[in-house]
Amino acid sequence: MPATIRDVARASGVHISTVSRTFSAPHLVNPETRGRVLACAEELGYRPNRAARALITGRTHNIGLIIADIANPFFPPLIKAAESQARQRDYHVFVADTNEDPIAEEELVHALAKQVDGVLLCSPRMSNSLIEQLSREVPLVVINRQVTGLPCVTMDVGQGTRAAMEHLLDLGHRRIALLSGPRGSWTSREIRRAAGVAARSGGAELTVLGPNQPTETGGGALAEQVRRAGVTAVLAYNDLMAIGLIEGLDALGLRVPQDVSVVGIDDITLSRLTRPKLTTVATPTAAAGRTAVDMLLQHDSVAARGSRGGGRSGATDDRRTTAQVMLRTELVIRDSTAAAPADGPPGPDAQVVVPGPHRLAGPGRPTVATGGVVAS
Amino acid sequence: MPATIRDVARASGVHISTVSRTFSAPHLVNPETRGRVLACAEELGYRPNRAARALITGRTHNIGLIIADIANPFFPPLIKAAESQARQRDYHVFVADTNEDPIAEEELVHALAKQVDGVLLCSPRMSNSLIEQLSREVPLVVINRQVTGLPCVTMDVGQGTRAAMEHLLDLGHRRIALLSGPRGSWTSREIRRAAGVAARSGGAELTVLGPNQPTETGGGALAEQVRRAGVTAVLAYNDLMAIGLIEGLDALGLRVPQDVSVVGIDDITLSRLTRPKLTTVATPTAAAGRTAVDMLLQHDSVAARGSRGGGRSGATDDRRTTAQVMLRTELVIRDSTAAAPADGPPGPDAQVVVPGPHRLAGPGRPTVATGGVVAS
DNA sequence: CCGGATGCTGCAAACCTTTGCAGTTGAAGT
DNA sequence: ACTTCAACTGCAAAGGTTTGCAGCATCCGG
Repeated sequence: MPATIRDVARASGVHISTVSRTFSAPHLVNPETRGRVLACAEELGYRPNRAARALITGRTHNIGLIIADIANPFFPPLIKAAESQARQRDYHVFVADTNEDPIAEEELVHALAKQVDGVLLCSPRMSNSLIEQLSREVPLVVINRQVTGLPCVTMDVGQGTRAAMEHLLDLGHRRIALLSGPRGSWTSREIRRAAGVAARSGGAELTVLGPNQPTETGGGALAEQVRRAGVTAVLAYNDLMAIGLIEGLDALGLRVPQDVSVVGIDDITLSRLTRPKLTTVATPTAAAGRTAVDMLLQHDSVAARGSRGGGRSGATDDRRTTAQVMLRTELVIRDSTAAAPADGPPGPDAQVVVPGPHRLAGPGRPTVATGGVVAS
Repeated sequence: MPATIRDVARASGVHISTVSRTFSAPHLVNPETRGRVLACAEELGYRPNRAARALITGRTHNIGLIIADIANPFFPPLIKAAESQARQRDYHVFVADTNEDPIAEEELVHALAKQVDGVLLCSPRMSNSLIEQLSREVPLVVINRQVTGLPCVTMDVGQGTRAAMEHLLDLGHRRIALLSGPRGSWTSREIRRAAGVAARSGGAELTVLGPNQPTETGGGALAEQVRRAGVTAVLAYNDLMAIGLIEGLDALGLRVPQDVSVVGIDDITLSRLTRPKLTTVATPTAAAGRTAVDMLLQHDSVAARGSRGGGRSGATDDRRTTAQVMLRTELVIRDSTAAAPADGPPGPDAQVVVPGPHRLAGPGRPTVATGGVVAS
């Protein structure tokens, strides 16, 4: 039923190749002819079949974006940024969700491989070696992970973590817990390493709890452990866990930030809406999405796969630049952190105090401490 | 570089058609041969090219999902449900975000049309007539809107709104504001209609504010207007606006629910995390996603487009069942609603009172009032 | 020993488009 | 008038797959 290039050719009395060129290389066809073809195409509602085009050009003009969990508010800004960046270059983004499942991740790459020109692998949970292997099947850009030999864009969570720890240390905290993230997360490992170093050099004791589901539920489930650990401050793998933890602590009668300070990572919009507002490390997710698309498309436009004629000639180990970009992070101080309680960490049977005003840092612009570098 | 069906054929010493059948109709090929082919395919890392297959079968095994705004937490559960339902039937979902832009919506449908077997149009902002027109280009299932002649799945927000209004009326509210949603939203119209009826029959005065951006920002911006309207209760188009409004009211010194009661719609997970926890109308978003996929695939498997041989024969106005499904909604009562203040609505210069404990309804399971019907 | 059924495989067309090459036309240059 | 050139257009192959049809053995019943 849908009109094909042949229908348009018939209707406008030209050969199909002329119709094709009318769309893909307009300057090669007589303006008059072009007008007629265009009119007929419009009339018939013709739209070029991208799949058929892809078959011969080797370029689908689609990008795959594989995400661990769309429901995690960390990702949508990244998705939107990637999408709009791609659309500007006449590419479409196909988003797929893996539910934090490494197996689904691999399957998805395979399934997407032939329908897209490249895949953005966001917060992968699978192994580096598998990623490298998959990258031979389809161009890959990895987000939130460093894989040697592959283009990557990461956030400098190391620096962010350092800033957060220093903030906590400045407030007098010496017993700090770290809520780590899901198994397989590169970010989680980075955070842990940086937190460990900062704690040691600050003379603080760091208790690592995890790995955990990176959700509110995952954070909330740790409240009891946090209390038992007797810490005065907590750094969470992400905001969702931090918020869940605050809920959980609240249920246990522990107030944030009076009894326990909590710092998240990501600065999702939600973190501005909870009470207390969350102190957190802001990660430039939108920028990451844009950058990843740029990296993919740049290296992609150079070497179109499956080009015709040339026939299996080289190009298998082209020395692409494989840039590795690391984006700055920022500590955003809000209301979930405060000076360590003078009387030390509250015991399991601590009294619940009358809630005071939440805000410590005033209602103005959030205080910002900056860090991070741009590497290559 | 990627292995094709021809490579496998060569390697296993059979014709390409046999390789093809090994994958698409295994029972037609000798088990021994099949084994050999499979082995070679595995060896070469062959994966059938879905695009090429689509060219001839007319089925891509992809479905498109067009969403107004991925960053709105209302949608991710729907997306995930649709995705997992689709994956169970060996389909992939391509998600696209329109940024609430009707133009982008139309373009996206066109762009997706040839690469998917059908499109799920979620919360469309464009006109019904345009939707009908597009549905001739690619099978469509509409979510959150009723379009005659097209398969639709909607939430019974009318009933939900009724329940919310009754809840408010029961609490003694007689001056109520309605924060409407974005222009072009079917849901917003439904809510407005139902709220109008309920207000009239309950002897309450309803002030409609809008249309608005369906975001926290959109809600927050209305705080001043809400105060000036002198209402004691507000029903918002969605939770995000409700939460934004609560923030805004807070900044104005108005307490929720003591001074003003606020009800949202959607029951996004966020609504359980804010303080006060939001009273809201729960909409079955995941069920909607699943149902929509089912409806698309069912009607899709019956009439495969572009089948070979038959040649332009009929099937243009097949009497498909075009089911219209409406899903139940539920009022979930939490902490953002309370009895109307005895002394009437506070004026613009009301005193700020000392904050009391937020929870009124106790920390147990949320009270649930149910409503809604399943139509067809 | 023959007719036919059965089970498997090969052949080739078709899906829709792009693109190198060659052909046509007309104008410009010499 | 003849070549050269440019501008345009047609031809046909190619890309990877599916599938109706036909061919070939083999096996069974008679």
